[in-house]
Amino acid sequence: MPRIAADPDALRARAIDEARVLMREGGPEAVKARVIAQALGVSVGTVYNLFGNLGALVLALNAQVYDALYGAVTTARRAAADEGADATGQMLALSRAYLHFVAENSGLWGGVLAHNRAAREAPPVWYRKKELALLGVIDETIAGFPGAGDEAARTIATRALWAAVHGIVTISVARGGLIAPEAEVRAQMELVVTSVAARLAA
Amino acid sequence: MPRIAADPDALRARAIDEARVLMREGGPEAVKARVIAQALGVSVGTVYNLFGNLGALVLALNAQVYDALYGAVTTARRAAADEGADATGQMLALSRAYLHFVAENSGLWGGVLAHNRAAREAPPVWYRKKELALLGVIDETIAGFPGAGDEAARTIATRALWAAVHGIVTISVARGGLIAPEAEVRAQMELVVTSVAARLAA
DNA sequence: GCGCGGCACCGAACGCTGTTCAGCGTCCGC
DNA sequence: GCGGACGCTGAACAGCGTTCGGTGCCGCGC
Repeated sequence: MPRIAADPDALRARAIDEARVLMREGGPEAVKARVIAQALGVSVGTVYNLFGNLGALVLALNAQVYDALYGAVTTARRAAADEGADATGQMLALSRAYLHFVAENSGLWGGVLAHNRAAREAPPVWYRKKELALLGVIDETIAGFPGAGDEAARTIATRALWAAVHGIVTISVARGGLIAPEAEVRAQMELVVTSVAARLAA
Repeated sequence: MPRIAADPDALRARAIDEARVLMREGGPEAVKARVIAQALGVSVGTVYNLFGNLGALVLALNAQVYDALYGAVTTARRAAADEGADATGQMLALSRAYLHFVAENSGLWGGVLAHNRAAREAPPVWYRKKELALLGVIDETIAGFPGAGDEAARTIATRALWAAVHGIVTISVARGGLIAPEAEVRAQMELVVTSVAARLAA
């Protein structure tokens, strides 16, 4: 008896929701076509009618994760700015928001990283834009650093600072959540961010 | 006709060699039991007699990668020290060696990271020791930083610096090798390392 | 009211994976 | 010379992503 779906978009959304639960609880290898189909009350083939292949479903899920992280990071920065924080303070707030997000959603974020790493070909443009949007926030924040004049120097600083914060967060988080005490991780971020900021100001 | 193997250890070594080739060329998911067995001129079951499961084979390979990286990093640091480089210079030499190693062995290093991330349970002690040995080198190097007095502060600096360099390297390298120009990546590392070093000296 | 084209869905089947294990051939100690 | 034990074999199993011919329903034209 076909025609179950009220709306293919609604079904797609439910599929992504289910994938999110599986990703959170069991990591990337727990996201299985048959499990999702059963959760939707639908057959395997339908999942493939909706997404083409499982990778596309995961990509759609990861896009939502990017959006959520982008939102968390931008609101944290804006809040800091509204409280009168300088560029360094905003960068710290942003980093802490990133850490907090990853700690709360370690499974989802791990899924994003694992999928990006395992990708055999370049991701679609709309997906890459979400990555670049994230980097753009860092770029804007660093632009506020005093003495961050040179264009090339700022690009290097942006990437270096993003990569450094990313590395600190990534190492501190495993499948289950935070490994190290959050205070220590914050201290690491603060050391790197303020050190680089001081260097740029000099 | 059994008794083909001259020596089980020799066969194990050949299996790891084959796994290394596969990992280098096709990433983690290319390391398959049947392919390795065929390359050794042996049946699938024999591979399982040798290693128990495929994860153990990958772990043995990854251990060799750790050893190689440890060697590259320590010799780079020693060479810099012999040339009279200070702690910062040694740290930079170490970081560059890390970057160079990962650029030259991006597939192997990606395999290590992917396996560590996907691991369902804690790795064996002998494996973890290799990770800690790597961190130990950083620790020794940072211990030479002027003004790095406080024990707790030095621990934080060590982890922060390692994570930052790790993040910079990881982001700059994909399956195929370096994404960004090596000069730019070096500039990023230099910015972070010297900034943190200056901070510790203050 | 009726028929029919087309679409959404189904689910068995395919090829691939890691892993197991009963069987068997060979080697070594007696 | 003989027998137990060890090591290798490869067919078989469960589970994975993916495919595709079949099936029934929906809505449009008459």
